[in-house]
Amino acid sequence: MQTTQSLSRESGGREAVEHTILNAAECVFARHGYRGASLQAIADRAGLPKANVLYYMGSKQVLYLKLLDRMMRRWNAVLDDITTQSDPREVLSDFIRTKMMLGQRYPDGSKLFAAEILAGAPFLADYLEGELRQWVESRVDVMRHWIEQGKMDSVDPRFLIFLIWSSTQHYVEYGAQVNAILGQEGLSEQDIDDVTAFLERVILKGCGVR
Amino acid sequence: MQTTQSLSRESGGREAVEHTILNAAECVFARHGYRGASLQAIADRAGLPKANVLYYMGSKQVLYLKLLDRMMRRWNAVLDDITTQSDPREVLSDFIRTKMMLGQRYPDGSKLFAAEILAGAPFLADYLEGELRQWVESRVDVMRHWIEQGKMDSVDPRFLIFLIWSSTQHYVEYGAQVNAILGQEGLSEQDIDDVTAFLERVILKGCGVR
DNA sequence: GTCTATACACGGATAGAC
DNA sequence: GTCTATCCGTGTATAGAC
Repeated sequence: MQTTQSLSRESGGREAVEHTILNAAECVFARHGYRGASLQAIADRAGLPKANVLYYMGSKQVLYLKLLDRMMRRWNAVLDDITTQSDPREVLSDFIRTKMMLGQRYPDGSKLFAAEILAGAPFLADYLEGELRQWVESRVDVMRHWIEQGKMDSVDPRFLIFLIWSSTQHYVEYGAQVNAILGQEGLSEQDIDDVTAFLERVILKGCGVR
Repeated sequence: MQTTQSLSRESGGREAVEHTILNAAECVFARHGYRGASLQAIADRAGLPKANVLYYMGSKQVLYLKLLDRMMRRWNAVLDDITTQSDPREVLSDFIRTKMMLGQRYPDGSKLFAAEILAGAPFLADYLEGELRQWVESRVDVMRHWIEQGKMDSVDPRFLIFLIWSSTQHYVEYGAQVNAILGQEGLSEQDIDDVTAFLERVILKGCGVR
């Protein structure tokens, strides 16, 4: 990877700049979607001239795809192994907590993903129909086992997954609405804990998880 | 209102044209948000030259505000009277079903609303902090009564409202993802009924509604 | 590597012919 | 009322000075 040149000096070299640009872009794409975002807005937020953004990223589309990919990798890094042997209560609790944590940790990435889906998922169609669908199917199988074993009520596992996704995502994606209604600017750690506890309690009880 | 001219001929006159434009615009704004939407795309979808859109609507912003207003009015026309006397089970069931129905009936309007919130609600801040917040507070009071009377578990009513909003909205806003995962193109009437039944069951049971 | 200047298409909006 | 032509700003992307 081109060790040729001086990547010393400055505040960390190329990688630091790329990181700055990616974060700025994530924020702008999150609010305005792919078409609504402008390179000028991204450059301004990154504190760079517009041309530098293109120099480092190649094009608007490549930049956008990099961000989608980064978000998918964050996602995959966390949402893993559920096995048939696992305790449903523990697994589902963990699922809810992890999803909530991801939203809090990467609010812009989560919103970016939401905007992409809202637009009809033009860049993510393959991911949704392939990787994600398979992920869901494997979890569905596990939950079906749980149901057969009487460990939870007979509910459609796909709907349960959608319920967990939507109810946790809401506090990121609809943050503006949540803040307006709760009358505050952003949720505290305590608020997040309260919401998480509420969701765990209601969803587990609602599905009759023992 | 200018009864002067011939608004005969053609397919219904001015109102019909306005309706066509509004629906086309709703679709484009829903997918791409305020900035990402172009008048050209709206005009194309409506089957009109770009200038006509502006002739009827005045400006992009006015058009957008008309759409937000139309969606708020649809909303208000339906989500009304819950009283302390009402049966919680019936009221919450009705709430879930109505919200689900609104999403199915006005998918573009619902997505448009979602995109506006995602963008930070620049045009809806007043509505959220005023009208909507008051609406929520009044329902919260009712639910607190129910809790005091032992009609349901002691859960935070605000979180319950968010849960109903998010879980129903998901099937509209994340329609692309839901379709990809369920492996079909759009949900059937039966699917919607199934989802609604699932949500009613899980949420009511989860909150211990008697 | 970084920035200014610029090419060229598309954005919203308006003028004016019909 | 309807459409074409056009204004002018902004959009992405590139050329080329430093």
